[in-house]
Amino acid sequence: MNKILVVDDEEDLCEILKFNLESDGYEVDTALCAEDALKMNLNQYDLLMLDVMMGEISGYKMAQMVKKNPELKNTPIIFLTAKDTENDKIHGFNIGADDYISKPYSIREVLVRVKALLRRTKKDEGLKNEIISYKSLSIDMNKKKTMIDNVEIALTKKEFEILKLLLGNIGQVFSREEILSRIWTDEVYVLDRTIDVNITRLRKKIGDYGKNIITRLGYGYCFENI
Amino acid sequence: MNKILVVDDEEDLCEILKFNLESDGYEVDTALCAEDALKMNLNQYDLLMLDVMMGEISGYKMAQMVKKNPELKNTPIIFLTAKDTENDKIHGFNIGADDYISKPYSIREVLVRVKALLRRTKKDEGLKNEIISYKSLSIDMNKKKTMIDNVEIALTKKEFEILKLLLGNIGQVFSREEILSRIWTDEVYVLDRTIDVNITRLRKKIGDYGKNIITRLGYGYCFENI
DNA sequence: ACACCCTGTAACAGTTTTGTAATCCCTTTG
DNA sequence: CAAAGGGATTACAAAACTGTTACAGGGTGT
Repeated sequence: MNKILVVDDEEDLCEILKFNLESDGYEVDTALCAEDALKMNLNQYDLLMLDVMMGEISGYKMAQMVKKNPELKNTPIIFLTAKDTENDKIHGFNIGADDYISKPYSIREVLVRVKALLRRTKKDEGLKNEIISYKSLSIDMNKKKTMIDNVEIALTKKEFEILKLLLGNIGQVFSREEILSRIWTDEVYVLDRTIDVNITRLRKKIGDYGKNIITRLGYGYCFENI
Repeated sequence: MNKILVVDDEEDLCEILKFNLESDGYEVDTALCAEDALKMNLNQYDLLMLDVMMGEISGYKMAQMVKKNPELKNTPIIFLTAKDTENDKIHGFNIGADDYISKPYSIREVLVRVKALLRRTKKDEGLKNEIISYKSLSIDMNKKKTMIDNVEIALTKKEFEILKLLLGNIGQVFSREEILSRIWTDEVYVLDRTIDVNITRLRKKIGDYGKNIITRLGYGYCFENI
């Protein structure tokens, strides 16, 4: 099931899009301004549809912010806009828009474009040829492998995802709640304590680097450069 | 270097596109009608740009013919057209267009779209017209044959496609979902577990090399150098 | 119509991963 | 210093995933 976030300050429009996209089988959330949207866990979405003209933060601005986050930079974006000049289109593409739909648009066209875009970006998942590393510890997103001194360390999926999150944001503290919302799917409810257990397991497996995963009492965990 | 084929009956337009695309670093061939284009070796191109309105065979018609050829069905297509109604856009997308540019268009917009599209579809590069091999196992894309120690192994189509995907990206992990979206057509809905069964069959047929197809629990499958 | 191949589905068994609960340990705070 | 609030560990059980086999439907060629 693909999840889509629609951000538009016209509530009616949000509802129309939500209704139509949902009847086409997508799961849709909406936000009325970029500020609200940025507070959400954007990581859960497979596609963002942003209105260009809205509130304090424009769709372009929001897209720029989103693209800076390594966790999100591959999330496709479709801009919705009344502006239809060439310059705007160029601008949208340059900051990473994957498509561009001008109002007034037909719902059918939107549905077709959304479908086409999701089909394309699904395939691209394997293109994120990224390797994050810290000293002799490195993780390869493509191969889903973890290496220490060029020796593979077998991590389970949850362990890998946690390490990826922490290592991709060195120094940043993640609360248990945040880790849960990023790595566990929405439908699953698990205890906070589950994180502890997974952290324990992860620390044990990565040997000395386990010491880099710091517990911030009362806050959560982070990977620190020590 | 990306190769592009432009098919348009307006010679001037062909030349303008060719000139601009070439100065942007692409290699460009042109054809003035679909009939000519279809006689060429289309396999060499990374992108087809088709005018909708031309000669006997329209761009749509040509696209349909191209998409039927399994060797070419992943080649992205951009339609060029003066028609700008909603129905046309829908039509284009349904038969596999990856983008759609209406005349009169600006060159800049074309360049941006071409770039964006090629970036998205680049993954398949290097897989065309080739023989991929790993030790004494090799597959020939043209002949659709699989050889082990110079002896042919009979694989079914699905088995062959899966092996081609995995072998062409050694080390990379492919989720079931990704394998489905790459090898099965969009309209067909099959279970994830179908992949498992096909993997089992494939492993059995390729003997010892079956051990190279590794299951990454929770992620999918990959072909590893062991 | 028959036989054969390809392919998807269902069912069951075997593994691995993951969550929970219980217990122990450490740190902070009054 | 002692109590209280987290956090770390461990073992166990539940859940999730995968491998394999058998079977059925669709298609093709004879």
